[in-house]
Amino acid sequence: MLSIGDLSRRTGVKVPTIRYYEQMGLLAAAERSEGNQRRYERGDLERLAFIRHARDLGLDISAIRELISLSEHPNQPCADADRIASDHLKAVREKIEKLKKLEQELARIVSHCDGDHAIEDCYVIRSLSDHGLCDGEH
Amino acid sequence: MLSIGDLSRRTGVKVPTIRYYEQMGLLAAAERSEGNQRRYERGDLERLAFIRHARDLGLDISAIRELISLSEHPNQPCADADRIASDHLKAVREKIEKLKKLEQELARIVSHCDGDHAIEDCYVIRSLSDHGLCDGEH
DNA sequence: TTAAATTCCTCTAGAGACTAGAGCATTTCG
DNA sequence: CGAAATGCTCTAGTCTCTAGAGGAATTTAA
Repeated sequence: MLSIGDLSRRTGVKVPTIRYYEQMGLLAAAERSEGNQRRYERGDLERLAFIRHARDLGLDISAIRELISLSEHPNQPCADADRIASDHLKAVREKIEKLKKLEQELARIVSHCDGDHAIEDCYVIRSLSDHGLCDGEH
Repeated sequence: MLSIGDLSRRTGVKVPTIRYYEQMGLLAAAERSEGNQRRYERGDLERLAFIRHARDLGLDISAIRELISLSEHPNQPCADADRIASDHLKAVREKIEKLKKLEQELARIVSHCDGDHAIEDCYVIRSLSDHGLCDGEH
């Protein structure tokens, strides 16, 4: 049986975060010691690793909750799990596209500024003041 | 003189957001009508456009506050403004890199799943359960 | 065995950038 | 003038944690 601190050390998930996941219903409420402290076993460790992994991939809590619930029905088809992952992939790709546009605009603005002008001539400031100096439609 | 609703319509910034920017010190506290309602003039409109533009580029409130304060000293050199924009550009690029790694991992996971297996064989679920199936170090 | 050190508990609040709603006041328009 | 629209302040909610207070349990060292 592991204490919450043990679990934290083994997974790299901070103690308050573990309690938070329990509160959010991702981890089942742990057994308690006589003194009311949480006690975990191997299964909890695996599930926490699952959660951590999914979070690292950027999935949000509700998506993870859904995946966990799916994984508890091993005989169902996995179309739903596929959809969750695919949707997320799509969202990630969209975010990348947005950030690339941003990057271009920022790079353009910065490239006009050598840090050597007075503020009143600064391209950074002027670009922000005057949308007309922009390329795209952000 | 514009009401807060007028200002909102002209800039596309929602009314509560305008009040929020005032509270955050980005917009100076507006003049008030006899009945205590905010009244704006052209200068406020320009500043709000500046703020909106900077937010669209992803700059956070404190960076914008700094840029505004810089823009009020037109004779200072613009190195600081340049640094703010450059730092942000760097952060955007880093975020893009992270998301690209994520995208690859997700794409790999999804590509192994045709949505047609049982959950217990689902590559999406298995990947999350077993970090060993991963490519990179996320 | 007992004292000290560490870990644990719950609860509340804060981060960032808004958004929504309650309950009431002002302004505008017909 | 009266109704509708807009405005005001204040509080609380979003999301995923993180930090801290104040106190209890557990572990380690003397």
